[in-house]
Amino acid sequence: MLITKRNQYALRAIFELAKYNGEGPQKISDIAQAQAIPVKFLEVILHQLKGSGLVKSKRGFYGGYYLVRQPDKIAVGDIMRYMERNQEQSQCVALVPEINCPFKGECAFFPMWNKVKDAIYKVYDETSIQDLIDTDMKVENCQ
Amino acid sequence: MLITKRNQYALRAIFELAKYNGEGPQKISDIAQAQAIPVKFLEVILHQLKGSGLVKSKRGFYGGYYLVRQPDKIAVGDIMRYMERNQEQSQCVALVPEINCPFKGECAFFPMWNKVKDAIYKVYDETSIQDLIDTDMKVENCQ
DNA sequence: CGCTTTCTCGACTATAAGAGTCAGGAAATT
DNA sequence: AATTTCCTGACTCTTATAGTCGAGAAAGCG
Repeated sequence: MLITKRNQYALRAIFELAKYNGEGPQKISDIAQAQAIPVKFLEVILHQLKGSGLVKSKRGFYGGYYLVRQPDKIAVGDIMRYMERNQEQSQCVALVPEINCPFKGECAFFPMWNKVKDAIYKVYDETSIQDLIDTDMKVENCQ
Repeated sequence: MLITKRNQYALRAIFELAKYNGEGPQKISDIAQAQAIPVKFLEVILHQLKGSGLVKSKRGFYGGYYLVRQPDKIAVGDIMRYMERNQEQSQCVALVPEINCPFKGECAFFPMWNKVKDAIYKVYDETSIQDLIDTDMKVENCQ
């Protein structure tokens, strides 16, 4: 699988927060239900996302999560980069960690893998959360 | 991980075949050694690759595998497409199989995933095995 | 204040895809 | 006939990812 469930859920969670941006904090359980994500798993993910500075949280009765920036100022790339940051400890372009690479990164494929990574992130960086919401509207209207 | 070991090995195997293209069949064991691939695993992979029409094999003493086309007529995309063909049974762009998708593919992210996939395959299709060999030369000369 | 609601957080278990192996068989070549 | 190589299905092993558990702490409510 190209993208982990964890990263997909992170994306969907922020997408959901963006939908109701400005209406106060949203509960984890609501987001989980809306996006079909296991609640306990989402707790972990949203907590992790706080480290990115993209979201903040509030405890208690009217608690929940909310966005720090406006949806049009958040790129999918911001989220993905943050989520993948731990995974890619000097990885060969989202591939083999250099430690495990029998060719120590000095291989003929390296430049291509880099191009692939750049191409992926170009798409991610050109897509804002607001764009996704706009797409969502269109999709729903077509039905 | 973005690309499976299996697919990487497939790519490396064909790369290795291309290096000695025209010099008769190459043994699995030699390819395995050159590219640091477990022999038995490579047997499986090369056999699978025969289905793509990119390689053929010959048994017996001077047996082994060889390329059907010239390295400059083989794109990385040809290999990847063939290798991923089984994996992507109506997948959401290298992602969730639609069967498992809670939104039945009617989601806001779909167009983006498609762009990502296209971007990846654009790079793959623009890279021929011959290109990789040329890169390989350069890398080695720099050392 | 005490109660409920919500996030917090470390430690844990489960699952499934992928990686790799085994053992015997079948075709070429010498 | 003997050797070398690919052929092939069925098997096991491993690891990353997915997901869970349970107790705790802040925030508001009445």
